[in-house]
Amino acid sequence: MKTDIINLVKLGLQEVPELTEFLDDQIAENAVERTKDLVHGDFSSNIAMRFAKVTKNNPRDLASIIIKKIPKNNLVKKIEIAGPGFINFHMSDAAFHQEISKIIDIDDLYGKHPGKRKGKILLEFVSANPTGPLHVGHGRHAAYGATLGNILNAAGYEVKREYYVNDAGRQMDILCVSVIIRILESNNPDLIMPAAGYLGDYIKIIAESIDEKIDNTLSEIILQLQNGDNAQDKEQYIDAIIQSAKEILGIEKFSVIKQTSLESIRFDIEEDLNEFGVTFDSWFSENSLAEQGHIKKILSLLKDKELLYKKDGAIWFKATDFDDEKDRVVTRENKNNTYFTSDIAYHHNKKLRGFDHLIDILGSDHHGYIARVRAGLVAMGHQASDLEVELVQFVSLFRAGEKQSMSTRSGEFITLRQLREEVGNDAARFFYIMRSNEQHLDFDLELAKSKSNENPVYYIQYAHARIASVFRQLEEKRFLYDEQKGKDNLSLLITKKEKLIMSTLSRFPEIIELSANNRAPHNLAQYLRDLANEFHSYYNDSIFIVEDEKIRNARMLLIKATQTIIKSGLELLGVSSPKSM
RNA sequence: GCGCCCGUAGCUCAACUGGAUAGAGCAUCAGCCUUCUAAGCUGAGGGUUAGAGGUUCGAGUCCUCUCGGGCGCGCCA
Repeated sequence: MKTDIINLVKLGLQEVPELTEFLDDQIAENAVERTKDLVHGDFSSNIAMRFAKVTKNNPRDLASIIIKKIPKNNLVKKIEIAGPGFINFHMSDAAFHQEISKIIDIDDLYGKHPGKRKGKILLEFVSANPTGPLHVGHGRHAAYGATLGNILNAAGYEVKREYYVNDAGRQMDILCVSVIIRILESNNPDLIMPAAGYLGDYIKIIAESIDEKIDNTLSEIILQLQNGDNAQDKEQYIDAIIQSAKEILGIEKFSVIKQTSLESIRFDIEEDLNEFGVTFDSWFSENSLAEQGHIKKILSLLKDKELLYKKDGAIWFKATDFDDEKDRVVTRENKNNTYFTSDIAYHHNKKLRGFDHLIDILGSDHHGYIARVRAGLVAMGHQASDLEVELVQFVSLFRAGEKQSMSTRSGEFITLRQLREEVGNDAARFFYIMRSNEQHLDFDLELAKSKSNENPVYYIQYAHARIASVFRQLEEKRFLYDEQKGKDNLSLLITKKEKLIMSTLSRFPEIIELSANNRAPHNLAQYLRDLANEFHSYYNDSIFIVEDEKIRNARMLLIKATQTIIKSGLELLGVSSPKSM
C-alpha cells in the first residue's frame, strides 16, 4: 500500500520543473510515511518542506504545486495540505478492502517477498566457545539472530546462518585438562580442579563418557604442581598441567580426549538451539582454517602487500593503515598466530564463499574488536561496508526482584536450557527480542512465567486463540463462513475499531521492511502487541456471530485476516500460535 | 587518560532515523462477565525526554560542553 503512494509521489515529482535538478530514486522512498494520527490521513509526505528552501518557495505553495501533478488514483480518496506544508494522503475504503482480501488470498505470504533482493548475506551469531553449555546471554544472541534471519528472509534477502566454532587455541586445552582431571579424580580424591579450569558438572559427565586409560604418573605430577609454587599463578599453573598432560599422554591421545570433549559440548549446544527453534546452515570450524592452509595464505598475502612488520619478536599487521587505532599482532613471539589472524582468514573466507554482505552479531563488549576485523577485511581487498556488526547488550536475570548472579567459570550460571524449561520457549523467544538489542535487557523470570495480562507473549497468542475459538463457535451454531461474501461486504465495516484494524493490518508489509532494514525485530513484536490490542478491543466492542449474513461474513473475514497476520508475525519471531489456550 | 554505547512517566521500555499533541505494559485508582475464552475490555492520574547551549520552518532524535551509568583499550579468546 505504501509503495503505491511512493509511486504516485514519484510520478508527481517528475512533473514539477522546480524539482527536477534535485531528484533521485531515494527521495520519494524516504519522503512518504505513515501518519501517527489518522486525522492526518493515512500517509504523509514532508517533501515540500524539505525542498522549500532550495527551490525558494513557500512550503505550502510548493506542496500545492506537487499535489496538482500527482496522478489521480482510485486508491486515494483525498490529498490535502496540512500544517507547515505536509501533504497528507487519505486512502479510500476500497484501498483497505483490497489489502484485506489480499491477506486472505495469499495468507502467510502477505508482506513477504522471498527472493526479491539481490545479494547473499552471511549472518553469523551465537558462536559461543564450545567449552560449556549456553547461558542466558547466549540465548539472547540466538533469539535475536534467528529472528533477524527470518525477517531478512521475509524482506527478500538470501540469508545463510552460521555458527563459528572456536575449536582452536588454549581454551580447548584447558577444557581438555579439566576433563582429564575429572577422569583422574576417581582414583585420586586429592586432586583439585585448578582455578582456571572448568568447574561445571557437565565436565564430569563428559569425563564419565570417556574410556581412555590415563597413566597415573600424570596425577602425581599434577599433585606436585598443585602443592608447588607455581600453583599461585593460576594461568601458569594450568599451562604447566597442559604441558605435562600432552607429554605423558602423547599428543594423539590428548587430541582424542580434546576432540571427544569438544564434540560432546558442540552437540549439546546444537541440540539446545534446535529445541529453541534456532538452526544454522553451517557450523564453521576455526581449526579448519589452519588445517586447510587459509591462515598461511592470509599471512603471505599480507606480507606481499607489505602490511606486516616485525617488532619485539612478533609479527604485526599495519591495522592503522585501515582506520584502526593501533597495529595488531598476528603472530606472537612464540610463533603462535593470534585469534585475530583466524578472524581475518575467516572473514576473508566468508567473502570468498560468495557472500556479498557479512553480518556479525556480537556481544557489546566486543565493540573494540570491530575496527580491527574490518581493517583486516579491507586489507584483503574487500569493502569496509561489507562487514556489518550488530551488537547485543547484556542480559540481567531477575527472580522476584533479585538480580541473579551469572559467574561463568564457577559453573554457577543459569543455562539457556534451564531458562527454557522454566519459562517455556515461546516466552523466552519473545522476551529476548521484545526490547531493542542495543538496550540492556532485564529478564524477569516471574513475569515471563506469569499467565496473565502482565505477559505480552500470552496477550498476543490469546488474540490468535480467541479468533480460532470464534470460528469454532460459528460452526457450533451452524453458521457457514463464506469468504467471498465476506470480501464483497467489507464496506459494511464502518466502525472506528474496524477501520483501525484494517489500517494496522495493511501496515504489516511496512513493519517487515522496517524491522529488516533497521535490524530491529522488536519493531515487529511491538506491532503484534498493537494489533492484538486492537483485536481484543474490537472483540469486547462488537459481536461477530450475528444473524445478518453480510455483516457476519465481513466481520469474520476481518478477524480471519487478523489471525493470519498474528500467526505470520509470531512465526517470524519463532513463537507458536496456539488455537486454544 | 583515550575510544564506543546509553540516560525518556514510580518501574521496564517504544517512538518508522529530523515531523504534527512523546506512546505502551507493569504499578495506583474507578468501572465492565446469564451472549463469540475476563490470559480480556473501558476510563483516570502520572513527563522541563539527565542538565546547559547551538543548528532550522521543526529536535527525544543532529553538533558542543557538563553530570551520571555500562563496556572496551593484551603477543587472552
